[in-house]
Amino acid sequence: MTWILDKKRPLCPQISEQLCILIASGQLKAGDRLMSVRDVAVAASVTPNTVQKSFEQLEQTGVIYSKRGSGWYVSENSEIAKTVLSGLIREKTKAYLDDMRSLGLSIEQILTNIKEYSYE
Amino acid sequence: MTWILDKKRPLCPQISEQLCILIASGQLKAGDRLMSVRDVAVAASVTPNTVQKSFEQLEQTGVIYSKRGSGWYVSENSEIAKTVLSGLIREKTKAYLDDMRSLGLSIEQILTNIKEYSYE
Amino acid sequence: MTWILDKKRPLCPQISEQLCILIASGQLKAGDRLMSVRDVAVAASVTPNTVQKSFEQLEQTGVIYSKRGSGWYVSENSEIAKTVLSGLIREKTKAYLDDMRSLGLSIEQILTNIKEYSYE
Amino acid sequence: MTWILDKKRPLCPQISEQLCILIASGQLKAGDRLMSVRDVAVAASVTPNTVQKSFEQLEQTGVIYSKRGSGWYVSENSEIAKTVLSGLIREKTKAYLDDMRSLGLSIEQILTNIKEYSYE
DNA sequence: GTGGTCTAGACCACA
DNA sequence: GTGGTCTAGACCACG
Repeated sequence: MTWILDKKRPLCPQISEQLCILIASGQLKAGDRLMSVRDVAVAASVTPNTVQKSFEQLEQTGVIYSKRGSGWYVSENSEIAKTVLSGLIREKTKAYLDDMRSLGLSIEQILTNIKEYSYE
Repeated sequence: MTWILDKKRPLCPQISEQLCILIASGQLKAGDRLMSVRDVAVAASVTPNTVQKSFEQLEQTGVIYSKRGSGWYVSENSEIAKTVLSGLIREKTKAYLDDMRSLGLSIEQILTNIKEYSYE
Repeated sequence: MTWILDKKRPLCPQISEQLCILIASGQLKAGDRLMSVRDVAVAASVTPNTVQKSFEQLEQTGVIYSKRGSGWYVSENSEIAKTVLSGLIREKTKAYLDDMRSLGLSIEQILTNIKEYSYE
Repeated sequence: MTWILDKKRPLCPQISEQLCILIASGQLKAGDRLMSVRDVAVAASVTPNTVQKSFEQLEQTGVIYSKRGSGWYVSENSEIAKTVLSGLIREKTKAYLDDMRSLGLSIEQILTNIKEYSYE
């Protein structure tokens, strides 16, 4: 597993998101055991502390759960991950739209920009 | 001047951006005097300190400059504001695109989301 | 009289200094009447308020004095202007030296810089 | 680290300059972690706010950068600090020369003053 | 623990 | 009146 993190943004949510993607895309299935906190920390070049918090946040949304002394496992209802992901996307997109509109752009201009910058 | 600020985001850059828009759109022209730091602070319900920081940031990009004891003025080259604005838009759009892509979305999916959420 | 003021620095002390120079260099002699506050203000593109303050500050150091309803005159002891000027120079030079030293420069490096930059 | 600040001048740029010197002189190397904002604040007897501003100004020139929740680090290209420093020196020296010239001094007189006052 | 942002209020020199 | 600088203290998310 390659962990490509953008160092300019908070690491903790990025790890949560990447795990969500793994589950939503089926690379990790219901009941599967996740990598250990320490392994992820090493692979992603982060402190275990940060990974631990990511896992705990995913537990709160019901995406994964922990077995004492055994590790972390994907929730039986793996649809939750997809829901969380699409909620994230929706939230971020609306924030972006609000931002662009407050900068005076119309929806047409926004779409034009997206198309233009997506080629760079 | 109406100051609509999103309290969920840092206020300082929002003020800078709104001023940039005023200048780029020609509502404030080269050499024009800006509202005083204190007046903007009252109008935007922010502390003068925050406005001061906004103005200083705009000064660094060359959009405005200050005259001691007199006020802040729009830079002679008012084109700078436009450049700064489009730079901002570009930067934010690219960050958004990177974000969406790392969440596993294709450019088509991104465009679909934008269109969908822009109606809400 | 040409008034070349550096707009980046406080205007009031600059006017005081220029007047001091006029007196110290003999272009204005003991007992001579100075230009009116208003004339200086127009010539130097400053508000009369600023010129007024410059004159008052020069009065405090004894360089000039005012006759009610008549104007401002060079003090009988025109040596005072020279003293004030050299005091200023000394003060500014010591401030500059302190500044350069706190930036880690030796006196030799300072002299080298002065010579180098004086040709630009 | 000893923080000797001249209370007569703005503290914020003084802190920036001292840090620049530490980096330019190699006492802090590329990638090194700086002291925390709070620690510098205590050591220099200033508020954390002032130090934060100093660090942010150095960040804008590319001398240092911040890692959220972790600290501030010397930029990989530690040559920038030297460039910034010499730029500062040059700028201040030219301002001083302009000032002295507008006070009517020749370059020879300026050099004489420097030599004389550097012994006091 | 760290940086990041903001509030509240003060003081100064300048115009 | 204006900008410029600083203090003091608060809250937040991140590591």
